[in-house]
Amino acid sequence: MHCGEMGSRWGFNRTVGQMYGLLIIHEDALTAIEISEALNISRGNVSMGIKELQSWRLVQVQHKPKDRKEYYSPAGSIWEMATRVFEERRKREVDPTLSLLRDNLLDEPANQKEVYAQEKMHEIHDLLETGTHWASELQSMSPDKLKTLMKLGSGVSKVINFKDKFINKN
Amino acid sequence: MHCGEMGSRWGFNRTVGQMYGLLIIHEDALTAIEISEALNISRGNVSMGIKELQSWRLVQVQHKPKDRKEYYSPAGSIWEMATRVFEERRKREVDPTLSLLRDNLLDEPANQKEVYAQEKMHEIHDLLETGTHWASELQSMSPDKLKTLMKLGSGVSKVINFKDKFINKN
DNA sequence: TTAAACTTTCAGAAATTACTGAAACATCAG
DNA sequence: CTGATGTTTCAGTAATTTCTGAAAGTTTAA
Repeated sequence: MHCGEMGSRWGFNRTVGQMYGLLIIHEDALTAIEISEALNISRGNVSMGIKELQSWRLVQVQHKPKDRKEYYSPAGSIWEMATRVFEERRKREVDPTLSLLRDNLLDEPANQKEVYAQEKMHEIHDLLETGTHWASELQSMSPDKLKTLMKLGSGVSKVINFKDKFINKN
Repeated sequence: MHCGEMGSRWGFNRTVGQMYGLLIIHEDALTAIEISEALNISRGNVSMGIKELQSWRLVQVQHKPKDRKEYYSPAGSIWEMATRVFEERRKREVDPTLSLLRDNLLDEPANQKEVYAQEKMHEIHDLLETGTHWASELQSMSPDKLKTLMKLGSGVSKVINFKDKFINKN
């Protein structure tokens, strides 16, 4: 139920949220009918929801021998779930804006107001660019390394200072 | 217009997105009427939108001498805008889930299924916890340091290795 | 090739969310 | 106080999003 309430904040809708929550919590894979009965939603809605979750690369389909039904379960670990949601949201929330800003910055400003507007857009562009670039670099690190880094927290700045000092000495 | 289309993905609605975009792009502060005319929306809607933006701590109100009108402009730099949106979204998208998970993990599992469910919830809880903790530590760093860190990108892992080696030697 | 067992699609209904405009409320100069 | 000039609120309406269920589509065993 909570996954449903939060669903839209997380980028999908109520039933899709509930469906994913159910799949996560459930050890065995579930059929479409089981999902529709567990959540009291129509069979068609389940089909659409699965499609949506697949577009997020969050569910996988299994087949059992001697059984024509499709069995659904979450794709990947909790960690992978997080990186996928992160990545998909970047694609939907950041990338379009980034490309619009890029286009816009190619135009010549026609007057003083446009000069100011472009300055601001430039700032936003650079920020988003740096952010997404960083995010993708972090994702290319192994989860283990990332965990170390996170545990380090703001202590990271000490390590960086330290490195700088060391390099300067040589 | 783009800010409007993206509005809902960014956590607010179309007109609120447009209003904020307009304020960012515009050098001088704007009155409610100017906003409503520029975007072709009702005066009442502007009032509600401003309220919403204030709840995100994204706009500020100014007054001019000899003038009873309120003048609106973005609160803080682009950088601050980003951290505020980030923070507010965490409050709305992560915190409620975190607290629900915490409550839930206090309950004794009644059967095997609940044991499994709790395990998963535990994983999610820890991940969100680590993530939000890290985010808040990063936010406590100065923007400059953060920029250095971001520029470093995945090179960060080298620095961490370096630290480990150094510590082990002693 | 058929029919049983399942999945997908999609038009329309239901639910939710956003917007308008008029009335209520606030502030202040005279 | 009063009225001019603003802002806020909110009931009703409009727009959008989500959901249903029946029909169409798919797959496979016999």
